[in-house]
Amino acid sequence: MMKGVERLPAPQRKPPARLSRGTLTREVIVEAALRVLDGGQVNGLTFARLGKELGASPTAVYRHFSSRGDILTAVADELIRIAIDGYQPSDSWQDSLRDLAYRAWRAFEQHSAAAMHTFYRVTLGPNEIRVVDAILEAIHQAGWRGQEAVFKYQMYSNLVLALSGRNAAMLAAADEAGVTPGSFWTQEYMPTNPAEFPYLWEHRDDLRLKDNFAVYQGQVEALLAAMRASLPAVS
Amino acid sequence: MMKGVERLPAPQRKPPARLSRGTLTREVIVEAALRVLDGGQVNGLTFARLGKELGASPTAVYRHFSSRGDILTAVADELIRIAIDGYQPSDSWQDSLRDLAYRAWRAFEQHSAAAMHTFYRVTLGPNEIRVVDAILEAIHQAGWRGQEAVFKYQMYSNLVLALSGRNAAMLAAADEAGVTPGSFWTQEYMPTNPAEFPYLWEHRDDLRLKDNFAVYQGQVEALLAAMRASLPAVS
DNA sequence: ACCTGAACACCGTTCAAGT
DNA sequence: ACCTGAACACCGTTCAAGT
Repeated sequence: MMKGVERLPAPQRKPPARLSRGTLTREVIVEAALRVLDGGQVNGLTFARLGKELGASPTAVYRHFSSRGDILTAVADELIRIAIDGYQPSDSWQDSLRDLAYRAWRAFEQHSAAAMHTFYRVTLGPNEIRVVDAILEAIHQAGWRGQEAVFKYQMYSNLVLALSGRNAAMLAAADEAGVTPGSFWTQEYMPTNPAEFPYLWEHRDDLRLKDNFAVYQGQVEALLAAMRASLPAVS
Repeated sequence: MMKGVERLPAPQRKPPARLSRGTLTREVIVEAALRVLDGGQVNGLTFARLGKELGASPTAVYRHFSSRGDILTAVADELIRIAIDGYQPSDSWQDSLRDLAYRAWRAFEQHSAAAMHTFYRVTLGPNEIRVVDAILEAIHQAGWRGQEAVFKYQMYSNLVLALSGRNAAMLAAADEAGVTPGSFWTQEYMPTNPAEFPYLWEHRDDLRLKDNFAVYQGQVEALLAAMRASLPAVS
């Protein structure tokens, strides 16, 4: 305690280094929040962790966001940016919609905790505006106009966000529990009388096999087929 | 302070009334948890509130559930029970799947906060078993068998849970913010240069009109149409 | 065997004080 | 104008103590 050794090389111990003026911005905070959410804990986005990630006092963030929910809404828009970064519309409206659908799936899967907390939010942010315009462009290209176009837009975007979002939520939750996502549907599921649930019993083995992306592809194709079937007559 | 009036009618002030032995069960706790979640706060399910709702010490619940997440998984199964209560399979497999799809939508909408926290959970509970068997029954009735039947099952149940769940999450979040769910998509959304986002600009008025259930119906019908189109040949 | 109460580490948010 | 630190009410979970 009194050896004084600590004083020898005068180790330039900086005081906690108060952050200089402009270092904290909404962009910097959102990126840090995304890193924290990617850190593995489903509910890992706390002000304490965010402050540490930024090298700032936890409460400094309140100068730029009004609440935790406000941060998450900005993260939602950032996630859209990641998803559509580099997107180019195709000559085929269907390929455009496929591309956007798979981009959402992949971005949500890569940032599953962030997606879980944001996929039901309307961000009103610049990237949401961009992707809404891009989807409407494809739908316009297919031939729909007015309310009919908006209805198709809603069916499509709603489907993509809901399916990609739930997949992300399941991944994030399984991650937290340290469980392989497909490891439900094992025997535990089947301790019952075979005669009581005959259909479950019949498919007890196949229920384990899951390729969630293949299922998603099937769902997207089902919607596209229905859209093709109700295409407006070419004028 | 010293008036002593309080003592006059000897008001039978019971001591906090320690709960008698068997009053707390998993069923009683799950029902109380659902009431708390229906109470209006999106993240309202706390042990403190749950204890108050039960008239018990908050920590008593730990004798019956291992964690907050464990309670929510049980709530998920209860929500399935509410959804399928009274379900009878139809002669038409498509009507059976429509019925189950709308039941999920309504149950999730009526218990939106509960649905928001549970719709991505695998419960392995008795009611999940029941509904999986019911869906497989309809798919069996349509003619699918084996892995193909399971793939259709996954497309269907996944779609229903994701769409009903995201709708519930949006309702619960809007509820919390005191916002009418459709009140996004107003002018705030459009402060931009019309030329930059032409399709968004063209549909700026229609984007406000939303009938989420009509959209859901369209999505369910799209999947059913795709299923009809890939029906196995009758042997 | 089941319920209670105190305790612990943590969390979102507010606000007066620093620079 | 922006960041910090102390403070407040709350939260999930543990565990020794009651009955």
